[in-house]
Amino acid sequence: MVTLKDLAKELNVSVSTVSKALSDSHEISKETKQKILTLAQEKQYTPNNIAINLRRKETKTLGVIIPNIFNHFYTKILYGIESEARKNGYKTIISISNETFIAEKEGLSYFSNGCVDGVLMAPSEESEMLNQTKHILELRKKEIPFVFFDRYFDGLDVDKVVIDDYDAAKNAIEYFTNSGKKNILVVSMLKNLWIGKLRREGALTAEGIDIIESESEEEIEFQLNRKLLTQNVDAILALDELSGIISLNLVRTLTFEVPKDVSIISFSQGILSEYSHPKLSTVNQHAQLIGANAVKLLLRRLKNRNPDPVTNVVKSTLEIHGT
Amino acid sequence: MVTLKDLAKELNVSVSTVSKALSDSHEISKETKQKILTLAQEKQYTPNNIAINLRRKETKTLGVIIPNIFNHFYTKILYGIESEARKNGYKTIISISNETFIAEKEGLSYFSNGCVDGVLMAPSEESEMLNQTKHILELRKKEIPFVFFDRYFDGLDVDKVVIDDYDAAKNAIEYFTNSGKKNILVVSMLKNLWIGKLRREGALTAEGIDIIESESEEEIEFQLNRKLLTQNVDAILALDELSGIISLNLVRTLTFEVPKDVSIISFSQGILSEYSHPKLSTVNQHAQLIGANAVKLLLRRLKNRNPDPVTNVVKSTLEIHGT
DNA sequence: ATGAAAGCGCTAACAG
DNA sequence: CTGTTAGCGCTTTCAT
Repeated sequence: MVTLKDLAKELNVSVSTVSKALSDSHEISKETKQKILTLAQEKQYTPNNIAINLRRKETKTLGVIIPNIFNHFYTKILYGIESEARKNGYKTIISISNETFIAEKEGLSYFSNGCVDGVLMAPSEESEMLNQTKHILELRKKEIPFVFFDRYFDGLDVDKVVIDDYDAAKNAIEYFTNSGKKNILVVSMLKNLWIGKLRREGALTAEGIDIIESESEEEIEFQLNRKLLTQNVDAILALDELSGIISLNLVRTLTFEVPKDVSIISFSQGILSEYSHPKLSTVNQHAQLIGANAVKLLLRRLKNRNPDPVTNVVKSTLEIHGT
Repeated sequence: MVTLKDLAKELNVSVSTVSKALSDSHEISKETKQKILTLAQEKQYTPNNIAINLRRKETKTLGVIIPNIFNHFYTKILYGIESEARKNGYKTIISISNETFIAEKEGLSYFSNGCVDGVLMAPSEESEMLNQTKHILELRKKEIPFVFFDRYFDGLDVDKVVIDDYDAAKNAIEYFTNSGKKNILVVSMLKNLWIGKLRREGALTAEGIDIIESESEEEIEFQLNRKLLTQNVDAILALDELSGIISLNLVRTLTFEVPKDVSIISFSQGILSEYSHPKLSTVNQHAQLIGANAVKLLLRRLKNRNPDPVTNVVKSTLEIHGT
């Protein structure tokens, strides 16, 4: 590795001269600059970021804690985060919690050791269920700025970017009733999550709506099968993508016609529904925007250490395709 | 931020004593250790990683360059990388190239500034097509260890983890012929990629195999439609997951029965094929293992700076489901 | 216009 | 057992 010192020695100048020359300081004469620049080029000098970080006490790096990298929704958010961060000269370092409290805590503790300027996170299912917030409060004690996206702890006064889950579900149901649907069934695998609760409440605002909730695919299929065979269901609102796909496949297997006999709308992360056959009608969640907005909120907090906490709501949109 | 200095001052000892005490050195007396540990706990001292990195000249961080984060295959690899890295006490920092040469180059240049100990990468489609290797050679010049996964530049003598693309395709074709299939069609959207070439060659080893290749979904659909209507096709081998899904959907739309009339096997990244209806038969690529192996190769190179370059082949397996 | 020196937070060789 | 000192690579103030 070539250092400032190396260049300085070779040219018989001081380290500070080299440093200044490379940052194009007006204090340095044109000739010296030229000489130094040329040698730097030749020797392929690149500044050591770690040393710079240590000096500046900032890393231009954002830490991201993501619960599940196999979920296309989070992947899209990650993409939004990475793009927005890069656009602002920040890098992104990720830690995957696998929906567990322990991995989340480890990731956070790693991030709090000075390697990132701030943290973006969606809490794991486990932390949410246990309502574990100690590790979050430690972050705050260390004065490391952070923002939540998608999920959050109710009661914690922090920056967050969320989806209009309640309204989105309500709107989907309204769409159904406006289309003359009478027997709407809600299907959900998000029983235990806060966002699942919000969506459910939004959906059940209307009267006489039936619901199936479970965390197991088999259970969902079993119950759905029974309902479809014994009751008149003419519309299904799936509160998550998997439920949507399962519903679609089952409905078609039972030889109902989609969307003529049964219409389906699903909350969606995109990839499964996009290539389903027929293409699922979805509540589209604009995940990328969520990521970008989260970064914006964090950078704002990085500039001005103590702005009032903000909740940014990213509106989802109803996209009617083939179901 | 609490530093060693702070603790030292408060206890009227030297910084080095504190440092040694915290690393449980035998040079320090029990009482002093106790005192220091207690205060450290109380003040919530955590070592500053950046300073440690600067001293040690290592970061315990691996850089990953991934071409496309929306591709489930790469996501799985990423998961494998992150898990294996974490298991060995390394963190993971990612940069997404979006299949462009320029983003890949930027990512690499960022990584070469001292923030990672080594780099794992799959080159972008663009770099591969342009056969751009300058940026890679610069990494090498800077003596930053790196390994390729999935894709690589032919001719570059480096560590890499790859799939047995050629054999996997050949095996799938053999499976078809052994099942009595006579009119096999190969469908591919990987026309320009090295791995696409390998798979194609593997598939076309057998006699009389027809092939459709294009990068556009529309073109694939158009040609496939024509073939299915005008020729007798009783088996389709899709060289990538998207081709597989498109084929499945089209075949069913044309009311052929799957797998009775037309059997389909697809190279797969998992998520689309898993929830397709019926479930696609796949050439499963064990992406997670690829990631883990890549990390192992890199760590080996980190320990012993100049081992001979190794090519690790991860075998794929044929998984017959409903198509 | 250039250089000397201090310091970011930490570790480690060496002295006492 | 504890402290002093030097140094990782860089920036920045203050002399010169």
